[in-house]
Amino acid sequence: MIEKNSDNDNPSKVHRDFLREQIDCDLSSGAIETVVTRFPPEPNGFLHIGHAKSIQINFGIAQEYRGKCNLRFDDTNPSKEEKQFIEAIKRDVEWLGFLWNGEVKYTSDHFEYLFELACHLITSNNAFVDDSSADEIRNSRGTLTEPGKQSPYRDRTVEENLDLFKRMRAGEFKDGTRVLRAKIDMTSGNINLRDPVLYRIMHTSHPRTIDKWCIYPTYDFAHGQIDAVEGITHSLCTLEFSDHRPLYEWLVHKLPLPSQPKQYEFSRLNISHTVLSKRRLTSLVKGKHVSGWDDPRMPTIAGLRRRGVPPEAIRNFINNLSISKTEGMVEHAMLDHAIRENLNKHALRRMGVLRPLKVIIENYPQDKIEKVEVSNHPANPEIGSRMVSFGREIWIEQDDFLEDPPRKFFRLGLGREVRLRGAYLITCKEIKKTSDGQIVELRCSYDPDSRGGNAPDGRKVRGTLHWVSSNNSVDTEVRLYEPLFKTDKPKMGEDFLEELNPNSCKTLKLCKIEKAVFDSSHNDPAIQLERLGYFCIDKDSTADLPILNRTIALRDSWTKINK
RNA sequence: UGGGGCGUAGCCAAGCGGUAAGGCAACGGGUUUUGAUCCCGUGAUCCCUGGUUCGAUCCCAGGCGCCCCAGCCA
Repeated sequence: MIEKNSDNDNPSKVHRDFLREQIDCDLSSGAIETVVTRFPPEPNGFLHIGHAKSIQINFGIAQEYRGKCNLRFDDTNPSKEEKQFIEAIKRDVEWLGFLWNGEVKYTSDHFEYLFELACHLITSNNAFVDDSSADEIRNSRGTLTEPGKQSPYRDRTVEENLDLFKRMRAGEFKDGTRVLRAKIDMTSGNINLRDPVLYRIMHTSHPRTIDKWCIYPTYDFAHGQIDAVEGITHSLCTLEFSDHRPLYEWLVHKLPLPSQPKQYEFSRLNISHTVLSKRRLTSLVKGKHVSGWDDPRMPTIAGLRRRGVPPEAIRNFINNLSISKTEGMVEHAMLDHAIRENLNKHALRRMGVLRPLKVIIENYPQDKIEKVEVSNHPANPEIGSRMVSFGREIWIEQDDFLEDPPRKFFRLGLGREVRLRGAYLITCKEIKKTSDGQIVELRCSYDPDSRGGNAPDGRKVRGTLHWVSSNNSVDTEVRLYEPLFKTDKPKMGEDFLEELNPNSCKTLKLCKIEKAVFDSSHNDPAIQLERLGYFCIDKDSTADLPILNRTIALRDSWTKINK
């Protein structure tokens, strides 16, 4: 069962889903000795959190059962694939914390073998070369309710098929003029069995084999065979491949393969307020609706990483879901929870003011600067503390002051007293405004006997504010994020762009951030700015202009009460 | 009107014939020098209708609803 505090990847905490039940069964029956899985991305885009589910399942299961998991690039379609994606995918899998078995594998490593298998299929009279055009093939495939018609080229002799197929390889024919097709059943209710295409001609350079080939196998002809070559025992994929399983099995049975892998399907991950399809993510990047694949608003692994989401939080999020065949949509609040749960444990506490309001402590000596001790993590004293400099001029958050506040407002108001975290109790005496009524400065007094924030007479001070002294602040740009989409389920089709959230990224300039945030001495990059949320330093930062990303805000029941 | 898959609380789900786990969200309350964290509490005649059974979320039959498939994409 999933236990409450699923902070690690302890197998005993992973639920026994139907995949693990199947594996338990195969292991105890002796059908297999060790589990071998694979994660088979096509290098045509960046990995997203939906892939993280597949990665977690494949690598996670292998780990648990002391088996193996291969990383295999399913690179059978050079028209869409690029080297940059191969590198990005490797980096993301590693960053998520997984180690693949041996070298990285590529379907293209076996193009010669696949070619031989195709010849074998032709020789056993199970495949034929079809001269029909793509349109003709489509038109004779039939529909969901009507059977298809056999190709006029279906009854060629084995010799003719073999000759033609070799000439396809030799580059004698133009793209689209011929394909190799399996000979199965044009009347099948399963359209994948209506003489599916196995090889197509593509005079396109491949990221790895370059110009060696001008014919490429389809997914269907490659996947199961390579599973067999790699000794995959459980080929785990998403539900939309269920209809391909009969074809997968047909090929595995017809061909002389070193093993007999089996395919099992689970439902893919959907998360509210975002999109998890490579097609739509690519469209966001190409249409410049985001700054790139690693834009912090993107649900890509690279985007989450840049936003400051730790890999462990992603793993915990996935582990808290369980594997099933039900297609649903997980609320993004679940991911948020996993992120906060993890960051709350690890992030160092610091202070920073996003929308600064100047406060002058009138009874504090003009040139005095003192250091007050503030905990780095109140719930975790072993993480230590730091000395924070305090002075006569400090910044507080504009939201933390109301000229005439309601009773339940536990913050600063004219004549009210609050605590500055770790420093002193202060009382607001006077408000300075511009001629048009804008509050620009507060004049306050402090209680010299309240050092550390403790009332000398034990009086109750409900509010505690974060603050930064002007001599200890770094002007910083801070980027705040919201979900990429306004609606929980962006509509299908290209008009999903209409539902982009115009406020998904808000940039604040000249925020006043405690210097210690930019100390490079701490290993853990995650920072909690107290009362504001979790932050990390963005890669766009320069020495002159530091930039923080807000990974996620703290839960906030106050603004909720106000609504 | 073909084939495949799925229907348990707002969301994700356990359950494998013996009388509905857990997590998220929401809502109460307590603690608190982060309105955070933490703690405690609150929710379901299991898509429908029949049937089998002492007993059905679980088995059977028939409905209904949702998703996927007609790429020389994966």
